[in-house]
Amino acid sequence: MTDKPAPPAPAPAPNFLRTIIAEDNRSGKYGGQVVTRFPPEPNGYLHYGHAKSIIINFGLAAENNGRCNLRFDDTNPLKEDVEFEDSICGAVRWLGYDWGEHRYHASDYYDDLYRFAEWFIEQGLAYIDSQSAEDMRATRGTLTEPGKESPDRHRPAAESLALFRRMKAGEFADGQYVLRLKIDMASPNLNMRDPAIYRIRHASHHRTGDKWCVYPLYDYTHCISDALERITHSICTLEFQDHRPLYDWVIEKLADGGLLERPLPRQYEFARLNLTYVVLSKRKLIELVNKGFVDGWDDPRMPTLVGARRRGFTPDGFRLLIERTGVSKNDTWLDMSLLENAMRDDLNDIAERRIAILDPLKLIIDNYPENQSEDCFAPNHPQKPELGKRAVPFSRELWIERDDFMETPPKGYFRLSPGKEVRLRYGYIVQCTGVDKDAAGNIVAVHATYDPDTKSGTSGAETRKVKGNIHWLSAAHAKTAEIRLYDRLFAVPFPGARNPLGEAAGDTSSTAKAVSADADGETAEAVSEERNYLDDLNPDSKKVITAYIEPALADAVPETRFQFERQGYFVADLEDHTKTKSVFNRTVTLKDSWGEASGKSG
RNA sequence: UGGGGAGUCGCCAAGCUGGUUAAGGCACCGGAUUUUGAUUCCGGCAUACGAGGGUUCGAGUCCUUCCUCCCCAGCCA
Repeated sequence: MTDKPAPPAPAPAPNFLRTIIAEDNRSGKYGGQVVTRFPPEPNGYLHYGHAKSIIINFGLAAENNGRCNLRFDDTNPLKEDVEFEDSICGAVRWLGYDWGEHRYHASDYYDDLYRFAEWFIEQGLAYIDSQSAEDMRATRGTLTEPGKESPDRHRPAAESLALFRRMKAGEFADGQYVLRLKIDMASPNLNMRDPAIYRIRHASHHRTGDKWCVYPLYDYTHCISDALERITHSICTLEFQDHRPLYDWVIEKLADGGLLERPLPRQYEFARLNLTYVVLSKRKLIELVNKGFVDGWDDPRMPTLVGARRRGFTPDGFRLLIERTGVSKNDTWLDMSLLENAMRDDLNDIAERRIAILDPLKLIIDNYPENQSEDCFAPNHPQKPELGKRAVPFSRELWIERDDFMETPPKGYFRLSPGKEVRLRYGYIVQCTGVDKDAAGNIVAVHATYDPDTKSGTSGAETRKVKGNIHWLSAAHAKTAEIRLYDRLFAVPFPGARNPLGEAAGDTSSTAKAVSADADGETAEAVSEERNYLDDLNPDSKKVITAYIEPALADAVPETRFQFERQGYFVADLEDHTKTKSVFNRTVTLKDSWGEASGKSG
């Protein structure tokens, strides 16, 4: 059974991106090359949603023997900083990906970008506009009405060129002029109504310093950066679908002009990750941190990658989640349980088992000699005997889990109760003989007798079967640890939504999805939430307790993950777990069909 | 009321150019194993593909009308 053949790696599930790439490989469109890129703006911490993008981009490259570039989209000096670059690199590496030499910045291309901009002007395809931002907004038209041409639209190329050079030279103030592409003010696609591609910003950039005071905008920069890096498949999220015509317009013109090489990159869009019970918008995450609702960006409850790491989530768990849920253009919400299950499945495989008593109750083995102890041997992983066993000391006074004893058990309860037998895992079968109570009637200790012939690993162990199996720790040997029990950050699936529970609202059509809110944080005022998402915070998302742990656990290296038997998966805290103080974070509980059936929760 | 996308089981999601019984995962329900009420293993789980018309011997796949949801009016990305 341990030598069962490794199952053949399942063929990756098809999705539209894999289909496109397979087709391009077949046709030889890119000479069999697959080059993708992950292009974050270095202006914040990466979150679960970015993990999806990273996994898709690096994953697609890897499975096609291609490469994935890491490119920082740093075209807005007002918002970006190096500290975020370090954090982003760390997160990508944590997920297990390596960009090799291919770490780039949009700012690497500022010279090319500028040169190309002059070319556009010379071709009569771009002009310097003196309209104010307000004027531009007013003349852009609306969703249903075409825009009006700027009075500067027909400014002679030579004049625009001179102005552009003076802009670059720093002769004008912010906002005084802007460089616009000359496309079509009547286009039904707003992005094509003479988009601005360069603005004046007298600000120093975290990489180029004060070399520039004109900075290119996203739509102009991104496609050219992709083309310069010879990206083949430029994968982004759905909201950029409307930008694709502009993306193509810019690089097609440049390629026609001989400034860019074909084949050109193509942009494809997939649905971003939406998860229930969390929020992923930058604005909200910032608010959670700044107002102290969480303990920082790496709080294990935060849906950031640094938070996930501290929580004990695994890179393979994220990959499993993405592989299971697929990549499509459907704008959907994944239930948080899918993430939790993916993590459980990975953790079940990799985490060694240990014992901890989270809510202790004294169990006294009256017929076991005082001052005596012996070792019991517990396997480190039930499905992996090769991982060996470890010794767990047994003695007269033990800690057991409070909910493993009930004085008057409900039907179906097969743990300890008066008169009943139970196996102390890896130790003896014991029979409960009574309880001690304090003046208020609270149970303070349970008494039992053990059957010396039933020790695990001896010939007597199998003489009789008991249904109940509980874990325990020798009170004299156990160590203490701070354990942080984390749960979902929000109490409802759709925080802040008019119907946060997401239930159909009675009458026919209302599927009552959440207000999907601002994807990237800056458009808060456009979204009218009918409730404040903060009102949906889960008050029990973090509980700190002191618990007993088996001696071996005190030596755990920070960030080592364990399954605490019958409890869940825990990780030695990256920051606070030290040689002198044990701190564990609960990553996720085990599935608990009894707890569910008995209406309790863990 | 413009443009761009999307609607297949509770949650995801395959389904290419139309062809017998609509993949798979998660969840759920049975049952078996089990010193974790965990894991694992077996079995069950859409006469149905947003709705209505139509084409066809045959449609989730084609045509058509309609409905619903998402995105777009930054000198953000």
